[in-house]
Amino acid sequence: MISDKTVERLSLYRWLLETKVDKDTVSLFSHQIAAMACVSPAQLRRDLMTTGYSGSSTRGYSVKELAGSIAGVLDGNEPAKVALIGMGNLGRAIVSFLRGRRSRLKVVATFDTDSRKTGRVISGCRCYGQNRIEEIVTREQISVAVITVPSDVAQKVTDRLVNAGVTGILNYAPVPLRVPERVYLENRDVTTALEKVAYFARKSTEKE
Amino acid sequence: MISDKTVERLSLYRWLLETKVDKDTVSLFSHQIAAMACVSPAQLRRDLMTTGYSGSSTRGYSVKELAGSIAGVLDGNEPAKVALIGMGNLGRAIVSFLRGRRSRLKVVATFDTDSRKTGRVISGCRCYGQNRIEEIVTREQISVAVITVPSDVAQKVTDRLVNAGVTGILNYAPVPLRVPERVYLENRDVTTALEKVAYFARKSTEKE
DNA sequence: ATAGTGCTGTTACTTTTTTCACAGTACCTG
DNA sequence: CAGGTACTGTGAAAAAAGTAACAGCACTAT
Ligand SMILES: NC(=O)c1ccc[n+]([C@@H]2O[C@H](COP(=O)([O-])OP(=O)(O)OC[C@H]3O[C@@H](n4cnc5c(N)ncnc54)[C@H](O)[C@@H]3O)[C@@H](O)[C@H]2O)c1
Ligand SMILES: NC(=O)c1ccc[n+]([C@@H]2O[C@H](COP(=O)([O-])OP(=O)(O)OC[C@H]3O[C@@H](n4cnc5c(N)ncnc54)[C@H](O)[C@@H]3O)[C@@H](O)[C@H]2O)c1
Repeated sequence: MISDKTVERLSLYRWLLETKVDKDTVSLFSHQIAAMACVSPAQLRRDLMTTGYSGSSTRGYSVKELAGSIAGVLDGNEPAKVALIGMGNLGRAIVSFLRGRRSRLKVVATFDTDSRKTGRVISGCRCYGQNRIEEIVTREQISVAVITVPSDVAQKVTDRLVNAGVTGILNYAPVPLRVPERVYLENRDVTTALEKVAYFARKSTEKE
Repeated sequence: MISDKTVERLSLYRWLLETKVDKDTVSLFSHQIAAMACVSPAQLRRDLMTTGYSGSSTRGYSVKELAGSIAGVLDGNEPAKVALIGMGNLGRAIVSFLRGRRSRLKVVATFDTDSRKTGRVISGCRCYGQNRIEEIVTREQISVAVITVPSDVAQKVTDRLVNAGVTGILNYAPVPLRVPERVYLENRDVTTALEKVAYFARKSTEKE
């Protein structure tokens, strides 16, 4: 099983290869990719071991083949289907952002309680009533959910999603959610992140 | 020096103590706080060691004193000043969210290029022209910046912020930014996070 | 009082993650 | 074709993060 951190970096490498490399660059050395990703060359090579792909000592890694190899690890056979719950400020921003990038992740449904939002297509994606979560998640076989509802309903929404078969959750509500063992949960609380940054920012200025 | 992860958890503990505990609960045991935070009691106690605060073996930790003790570690003497650059969908969502919570972090200025946004007060915070970044960051002694500009200008904006004295950056643009050693950088790329969640979601369903 | 209880603080250990360092390899050069 | 070069892949070492275990304490109950 590939680790957390490695998966994250693989995703970054692929993105760099696909978007930040000249069309006419056919291959790169570990230190070049590592520099773009701000990691050490050793780290990069170690990460790539998990994909099974081998570069050549004289040419480095074929950009195209490497990207394909990473895709082989990260992606399933068909794009993962994603639902987003809570089309507020944040929810809309995320959906419209994800629409912009073509991606192996498809946001196929969004949900809200607000009747001004439901039944319409917002930011390019159909918004359903919150009561239809189970129905649509099950029907569409949605495996990943993004939670951008107010924090007091986040746990309830989560429980329903998990029940309906979701196995991965990206949570933006600032509460630690409780999920069963088998469900992968990633929290993205802004406040925590900012407090962390502020702490180290302060330490950095204090040092001088 | 306290680690990355520990700081993050301390921030979470404090938040739990301040918002998720009954007014009449005066003290809690490590396992109670740990359960709320979804960490092991040992982890919690270990984290608290860094604050120097000691609980009692029979009463546990005083909610109030512990929160104060964490604050002593995380916060400086006065609230850190924060700037946000790029008042687009995401930027506005974040600013209005931060306004909502009273906090030791004060968003004191936002910046944009769009003349429909500059010069006005948006989501409760003054929005300045992007050309005044250096002036205002220096004058207000802003130490933390949140970057929500399009990714092609993110590096340029970052360089200017760093130059003006910012020492902590929370980056939402999906590019790995380059900053000097002394500046703390935290990236919050949605795509990477989602791909990671999707990967583990798939692994979790495949296992069965 | 005294034995018993159930917690904390901390040390020692385990696991995970990162870095180091170098043998092995493919090419280039003269 | 021998020697040199600059890379890769990977085992081994180091560092970081997390877990377990337990001595010692503060209290309670008898
Ligand atoms: N704005 C941010 O940048 C930001 C940052 C971090 C975290 N958050 C968190 O993300 C969440 C959303 O933030 P926001 O600024 O978009 O708030 P918002 O109020 O604009 O959006 C919340 C949306 O969720 C919908 N909703 C409410 N209950 C629902 C339910 N049971 N099912 C489905 N939808 C429901 C509401 O109708 C609304 O559209 C909040 O928990 C907030 O704390 C926001
Ligand atoms: N929308 C999301 O949820 C989301 C998620 C992840 C990452 N991002 C990234 O965050 C950034 C912003 O996303 P968004 O959806 O808010 O886009 P947006 O286009 O709505 O907002 C960008 C804002 O930045 C301003 N801007 C442009 N150049 C600037 C400059 N040099 N200085 C100051 N301001 C400038 C623009 O005027 C605009 O208001 C993008 O990089 C996007 O990729 C967005």
